[in-house]
Amino acid sequence: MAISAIQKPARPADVIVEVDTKSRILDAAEELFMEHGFEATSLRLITTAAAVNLAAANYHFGSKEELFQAVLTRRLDPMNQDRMQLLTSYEMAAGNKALTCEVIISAMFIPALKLAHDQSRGGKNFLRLLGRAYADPAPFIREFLSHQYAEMIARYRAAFARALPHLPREEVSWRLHFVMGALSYTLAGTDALKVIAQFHPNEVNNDELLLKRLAPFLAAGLRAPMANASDAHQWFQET
Amino acid sequence: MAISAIQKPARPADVIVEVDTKSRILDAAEELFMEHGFEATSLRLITTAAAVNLAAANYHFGSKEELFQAVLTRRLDPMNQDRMQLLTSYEMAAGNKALTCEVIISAMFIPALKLAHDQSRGGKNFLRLLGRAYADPAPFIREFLSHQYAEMIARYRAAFARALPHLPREEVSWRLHFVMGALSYTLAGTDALKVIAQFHPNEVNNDELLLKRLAPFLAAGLRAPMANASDAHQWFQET
DNA sequence: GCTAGTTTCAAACAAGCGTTTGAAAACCTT
DNA sequence: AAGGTTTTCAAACGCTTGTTTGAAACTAGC
Repeated sequence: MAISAIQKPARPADVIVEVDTKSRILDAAEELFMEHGFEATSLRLITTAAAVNLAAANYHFGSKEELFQAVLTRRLDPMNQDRMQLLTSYEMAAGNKALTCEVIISAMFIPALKLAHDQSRGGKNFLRLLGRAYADPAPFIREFLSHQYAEMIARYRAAFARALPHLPREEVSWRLHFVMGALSYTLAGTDALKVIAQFHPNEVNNDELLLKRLAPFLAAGLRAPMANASDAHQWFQET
Repeated sequence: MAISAIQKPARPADVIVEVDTKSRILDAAEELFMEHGFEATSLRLITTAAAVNLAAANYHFGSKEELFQAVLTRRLDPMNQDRMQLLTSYEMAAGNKALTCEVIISAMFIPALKLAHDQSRGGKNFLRLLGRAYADPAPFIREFLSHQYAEMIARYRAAFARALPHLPREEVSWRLHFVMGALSYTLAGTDALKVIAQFHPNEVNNDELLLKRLAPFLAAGLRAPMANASDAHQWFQET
């Protein structure tokens, strides 16, 4: 007990942690951007929720757009670094053999799940915000995300291409696209379509169980045989 | 020639169709909502693009929210009716046998593709708008969509449950959720993540080819075996 | 040709927006 | 304790937002 207390990083008092203004703004912005989206969330709403002065947002972050990017970077950077490290360690362990789709997918999911369960790093709220950001049409968000993800996407595309050597490179790119789509949509947790699944109350926020269902679905999709000409006819020519 | 002209609904002149104010607003709103999202699109932007007076939007539609719903309903209602009719006709043709996943998926896709190719009904623009609307956090959008989709979702869930009798009902609900996610994400065509696939120029806007790739992916995912306890261990317990 | 009803229009409304300002307060170093 | 730097604060700036208004223009029906 005493030892574990010593091991903790030094913190003056264990009663109430008075975080600094910058963090307070980031925390409030994360929650409100998640809830209402970028455009519909005003700086006044954020600074009021954070109990700081309105001008503090511009003072610490410059602009609303830069604040939004700061909110994303704070969580996204470490998570994507985790993903790359995990993928690297899997590849090292496999030697010169190709990884299976399951292992690659787990390298995408495990860091996301770690984040989801780490309340000190935003927890589930941030994953929902991220899912929303994927679909936001604002150019600065799109550019930021594509830049932030470019390196990671390339790594995963290469890994899937090795795992699925029989597929054309282009088909691999498409399937990676579908995987990211299902993932971000699921993480966003769009309550609007809650009608789809009649969730068990205890499961509705259980991301672990959710991804446990999503992973086999995606792995099977990735391994699916390619559609040939006759399949294409089957899909789209009938009325 | 003369006969087919007579068969057409009466239209005074075939030169330029001066659509009425209401349609002009709907068309402009569809395009701009698609491009910038709901919050970031002002009524002034819409009415200027439509070359109508600002007050016309409120006069004809009441409010900005009602205009947005009108934009969605105009396309969504017929498309979802098409989907239901197609599913019904498939079920009648199959008698008391369960439909395959492929056929059910085609009942979802074909009406969407028809819409995508019908420029007079908004074409691809509307599908992108719809994909965006799925991810929009605005409560009135979520409620509108879940209401608009409730009946259709129930039909599809039942069909998939018959096609996949070995799966628990809950698992079917989840997989339908994943299918809708990948579909809406794909239809939304988030250019931000264009890095994922290096598209061939001629294919980038070819929705038919796109869905031809997506359908086998989803069908395989739907048929995937369920993850068991040891799989779960494999996915998430390793570090 | 007049009247009743519908549709357009320019102008204005109050409210909210992101951002800036300059002074006061707090903090830290010497 | 003084001086310089960083942070907070209330107030205001200019601008845009969705919506309303009341008069003008138009479109039928008798």
